[in-house]
Amino acid sequence: MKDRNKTPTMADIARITGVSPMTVSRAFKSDSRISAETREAILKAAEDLGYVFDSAASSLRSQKTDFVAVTIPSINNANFADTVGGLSEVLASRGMQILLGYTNYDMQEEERLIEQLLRRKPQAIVVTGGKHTPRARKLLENAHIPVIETWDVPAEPIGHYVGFSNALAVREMVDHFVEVGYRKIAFIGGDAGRDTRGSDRRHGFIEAMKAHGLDASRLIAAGTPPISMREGANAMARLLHDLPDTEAVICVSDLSAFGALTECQRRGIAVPQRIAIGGFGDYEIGGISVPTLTTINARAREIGISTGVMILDIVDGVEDIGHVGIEPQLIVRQSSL
Amino acid sequence: MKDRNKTPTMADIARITGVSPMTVSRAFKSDSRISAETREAILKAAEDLGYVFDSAASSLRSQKTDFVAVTIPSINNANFADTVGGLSEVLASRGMQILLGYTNYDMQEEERLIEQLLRRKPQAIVVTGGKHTPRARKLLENAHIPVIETWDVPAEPIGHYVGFSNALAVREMVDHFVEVGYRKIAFIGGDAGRDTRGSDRRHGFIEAMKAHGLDASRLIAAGTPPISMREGANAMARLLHDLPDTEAVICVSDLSAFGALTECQRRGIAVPQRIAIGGFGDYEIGGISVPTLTTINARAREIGISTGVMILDIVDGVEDIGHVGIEPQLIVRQSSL
DNA sequence: ATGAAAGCGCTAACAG
DNA sequence: CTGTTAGCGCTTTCAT
Repeated sequence: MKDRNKTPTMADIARITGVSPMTVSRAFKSDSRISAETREAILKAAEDLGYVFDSAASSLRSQKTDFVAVTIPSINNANFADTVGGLSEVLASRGMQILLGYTNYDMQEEERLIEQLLRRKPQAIVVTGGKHTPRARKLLENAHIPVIETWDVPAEPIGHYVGFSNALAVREMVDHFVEVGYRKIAFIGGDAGRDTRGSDRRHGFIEAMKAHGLDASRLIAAGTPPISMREGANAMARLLHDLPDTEAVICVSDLSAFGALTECQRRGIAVPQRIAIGGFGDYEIGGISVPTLTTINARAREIGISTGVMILDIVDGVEDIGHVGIEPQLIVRQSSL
Repeated sequence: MKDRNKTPTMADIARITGVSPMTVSRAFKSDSRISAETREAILKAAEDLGYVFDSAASSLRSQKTDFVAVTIPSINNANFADTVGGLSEVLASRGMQILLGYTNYDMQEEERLIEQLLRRKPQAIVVTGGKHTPRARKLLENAHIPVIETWDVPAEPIGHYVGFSNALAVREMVDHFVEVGYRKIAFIGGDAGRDTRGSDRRHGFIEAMKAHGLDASRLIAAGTPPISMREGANAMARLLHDLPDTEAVICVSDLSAFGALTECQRRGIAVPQRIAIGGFGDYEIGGISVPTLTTINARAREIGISTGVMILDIVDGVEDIGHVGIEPQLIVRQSSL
């Protein structure tokens, strides 16, 4: 196989097989009416030449791409990975690709990312959360493609959304703790203002405590979201020092909850006997730690699947359902009993 | 702002501002010599129209894209996330984007993914590991772009590589265990044949044990890679049952090592007094678990940064260094002392 | 079942 | 500092 100085195009294949470029183009699509022998000859020539389809040219002409843009806060998070996995699987059934970007939990970065992604003219764009910079909002509104916000119930949805109220989900957990008999309950979360899901969870905690007539002021700010295991541990140390009569603590995620648990282990503090712990997200660690962690399963994969189905429905012109409500599920485990 | 039925193009901006399309094009590049007022007028018109740059058209014409294709086994893995993070940061300094795909630890899936990614004509392609299907190899060889294999020292590199020998890294850990005094050492890993880094680690374990004149047959296959915490726990249960005199166990990753640790905790087996544990990857959990886990830091972020620098060097035509060897670092912690 | 012509939106190359 | 011309590789549209 000689290395010609140009990368081969459909025209090259056409020349070799003695057909028109149009026939070559059709041969690569499954639906066309091309004779079996012609197609075979074309595919063989393509293989021999080391031909690679040029999707830029294809989408420029057809004004249609095969991908969906997705922004998530982090590429290293089991919850968002599950959402992307579910979405990816649904879209793959139609040959659509995901164009993934991560915002690092930063709305400015999200704005930059959205602008970049829209330049590729995706069929739809999926973002995490329902809060964005004003310019990001405008970009999304002007994009003239379906916009799906996830992992939240936006105050003012841009278009569609697939999610749940983080505040209400935490309320469920507070209700559980109160029902079991805990009263002096604390919350470990991130510094306010950056991770909006975490902020919503903290607000949900405060509201729920007030609804029970309980003191909602036991709040520990553990650092810039997302809160790491280490930050969870440090926050627990602070909590045990500052508010030693605390009976239970709800953490913004299972990762920080596990960190808090390890701090108790290092100090010989029994969980849940001396202090109960709750997390959020149903990460693998909460199901296997000793003790196991009470948590909330946010149905991350279901969010992705529903989002994918929604996108396909919109593309197909099926009746527009607008949004999908997700029901997070409280999972009671050893750390709160 | 009226919604014209066509999305605006540079030609529209040119018409409105009374310049040629070429001037508009130049105004969007920073390096060009366009008068400040002209540029300002153009940018304002673009903003008003809600113009979005069309990168498909741009890259078709210039035969140049601004992205680098990257395949990683999983989007939910702190090690690979760190590599992508480091790479992304270096590339961003030159306005290059990452086109990310995940293979789910499957070489067939990797092949499909590579084909998809190459259609977008990336400037370079970065893959994880040094083993691929024959067709994937051929696709990479024929792509005529820089190919960088990472996280491995390939037997036959396709082009460049940035990585380390997983086998040698595990040998370091075996040496440590032997030095501390352990002799009956087991290995918990995945079923053979899928995750090549895991296989290499198992081989490294066997070689190292033999080199010390020790029995290298205490091998537990914990399931299809990647091995979860749960599978690590199950494997530890099996190990304790089948080979109860085992003194230490090296796990293919920190996650499985942590799972193994929890199994010991549930059974009241003291770590490291009754059995020592080692992991791999220096995940956050190993630094905070009780006890903390001995592990190997594979310098994931450094792999990404070196890969990025290598790509920029190649693009700039700087002298070609071919490959970068990474030195993983043994981190001795409580679980092996 | 196949072909010819045209053009998607942008920018390289060359002019001035 | 700005404009003109042409064309990247593919697919739409209309023919046959």
